[in-house]
Amino acid sequence: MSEELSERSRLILQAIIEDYTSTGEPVGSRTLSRRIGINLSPASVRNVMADLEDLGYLFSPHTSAGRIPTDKGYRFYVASLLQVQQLSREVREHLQQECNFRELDTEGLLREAGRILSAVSNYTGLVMVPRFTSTVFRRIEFVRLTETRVLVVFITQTGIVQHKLVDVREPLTQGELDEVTNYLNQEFSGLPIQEVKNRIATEMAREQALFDSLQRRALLLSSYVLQHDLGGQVFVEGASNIFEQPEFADLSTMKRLMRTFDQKSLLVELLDKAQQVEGVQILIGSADNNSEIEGCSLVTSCYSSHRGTTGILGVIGPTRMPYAMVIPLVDYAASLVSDILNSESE
Amino acid sequence: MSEELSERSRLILQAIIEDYTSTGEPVGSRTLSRRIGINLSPASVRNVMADLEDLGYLFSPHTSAGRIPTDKGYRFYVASLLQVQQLSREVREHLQQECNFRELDTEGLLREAGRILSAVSNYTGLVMVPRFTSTVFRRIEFVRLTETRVLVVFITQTGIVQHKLVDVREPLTQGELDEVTNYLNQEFSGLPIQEVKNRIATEMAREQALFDSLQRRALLLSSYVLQHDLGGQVFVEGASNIFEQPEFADLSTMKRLMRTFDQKSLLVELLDKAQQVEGVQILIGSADNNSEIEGCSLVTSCYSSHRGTTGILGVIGPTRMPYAMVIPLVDYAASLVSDILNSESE
DNA sequence: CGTTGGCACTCTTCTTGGATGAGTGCTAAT
DNA sequence: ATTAGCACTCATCCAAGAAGAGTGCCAACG
Repeated sequence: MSEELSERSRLILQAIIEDYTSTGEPVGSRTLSRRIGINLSPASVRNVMADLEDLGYLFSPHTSAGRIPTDKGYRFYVASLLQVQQLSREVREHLQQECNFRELDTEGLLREAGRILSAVSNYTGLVMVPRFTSTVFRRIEFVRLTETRVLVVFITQTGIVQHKLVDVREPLTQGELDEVTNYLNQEFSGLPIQEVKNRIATEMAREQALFDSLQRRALLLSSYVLQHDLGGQVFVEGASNIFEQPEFADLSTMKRLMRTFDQKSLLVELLDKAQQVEGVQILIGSADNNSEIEGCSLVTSCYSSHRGTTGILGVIGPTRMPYAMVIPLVDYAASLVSDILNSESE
Repeated sequence: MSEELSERSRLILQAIIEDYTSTGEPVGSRTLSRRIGINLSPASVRNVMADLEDLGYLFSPHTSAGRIPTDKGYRFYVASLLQVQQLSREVREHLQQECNFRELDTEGLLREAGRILSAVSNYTGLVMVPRFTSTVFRRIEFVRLTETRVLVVFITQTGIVQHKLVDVREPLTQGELDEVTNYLNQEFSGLPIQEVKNRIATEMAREQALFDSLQRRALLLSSYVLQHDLGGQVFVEGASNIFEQPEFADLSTMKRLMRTFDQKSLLVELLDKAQQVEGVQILIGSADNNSEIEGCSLVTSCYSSHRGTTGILGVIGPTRMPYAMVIPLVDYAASLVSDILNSESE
């Protein structure tokens, strides 16, 4: 199928999308022909619209309603028609002002970023904590809770704290654990987790002989701990904002969405996928078979520190979304978070 | 006003509430008179109902509908009429089975408890992490992120990890921080936070002379950190469950509720208040002027370890709730969590 | 040949009015 | 004290009609 759209078709598609974006109502031919920049009679507009409908960019909910863009229409719009604006001065200032990040630890910073994204966009903010494997090891700490249960606390270079409980076979004293702690911190601090894993593997191979040495137990313990990726934590901020959207007024849609927010696993999956790509990533509608987020779009961007740590943040809202405003917002938020992460660590 | 209800009135009020709880529909006189245990004609029932309405225990949404219990009606029911059942064997077993808590750290345990409460009750689970001031100090750790920014990590006796970023005036090396860490851990480990605060205060008074000693700086730093209560974190699990309730089908109600869940501050306030009381606490309707949770009830119970740490967990759902089932559920969950906390630490 | 005015047609939405039924409150009889 | 009977109220349901928006198509126009 020829994806070549005439100049006129493009103009009209764009006009429809922008109109629909601001009103939420199906757009009719009369409305469009009155629009400045389009000097065509309603009848001509109708012809073009019929073509666009045939091509799958538009559809009409019923015979006597106007047209609504399809997901495909939106994708084309975002890819080819949309002109991303600069972030308006007022939003920018609003952000600067809202951001009293200074007092927050990294987790708080990420949460706050989500909160602000949601407040400014009026949609729901999503932030995923960096996958553990993409981070740099700063410090590890073992705290003995009971004879066989040890609490392991990690701290990454960027100040993210994560923890986990481990069952150890043989009892360890806190003193022994402290030795382990010291050993690991001296040995591995400042290395990327991936690197740490590698070193542990080689060390363990080498230390095969020292069957029960403390060092060996330290390595065992930490390799066990590191093998599970701790990341993938997602903060969902401002879920209730979505209620304001008329397209979600319907109860069953709401239910579906909230359930998705509750479970988070689908979000993690989507964000993980989006994280593969650099720059602002836009996922429109249920691209694959995720009927759970039908009618929704996801605008995301990765944030990262210069040490390689990367996470992702963004906004989820109805597909009918002012992308020209949301895209630079998400972009800006990501760079803001990146900057702060960089300035905070080291 | 005489709060003496005749035996008959009590019987009828109870029948109305139980009927309404299971159907969600206003209860009429005919329905009631057919109910076993009530051998009265509809007309007699109507007389009693009219009295109960005058007393404020019932109301009718309109002339030709049946009666619905008011908040006052529910409160009376819960206080005087309700017979709490034992937790049914199947629910009990279901719980036992769901609880693979062993692998979870304390935070995970609390979250999981909320998730289970929500899954079993079909309402929304709430869990508040113990207020920091009610916990026992286990360990503290200082990690230098930049020259003046230090990440402080606390671990309580029950394995709760909390952290916070601190701006220090004068730069400290990691080595110095380690000394501080050691000093504090040796000195204070195992003491209740309140006790730690007191000791720090007296120590500081004593060390007035040693103006710039490391010890003094350690004390300063930790007193600064301890002065803010870190607790009050609330986990809301299964928010979407509430959507299933017919009484919340209305959009604006949903919006209000979700907003409350989003913000959490009101929840913290309510839970804090409920935490004053021992045992299962039931808050019905907007007792005070919290119109945000109009139509909702909160069933909570404190959990605690024998070291004094206490937090609170419970369920929030519509006032029309099978209290006879929810109350023992919450009670049981609280005792389960308490037991695990006790067995895990020390 | 592209563009446009005209017109019949479709389909939603809103309103109206009547029928139905559940439930009440009151009164008089038991 | 209890109950049967009855008039009354009010929400809900359904059908029919009017209004309005927008389309698709055709014929005319430049």
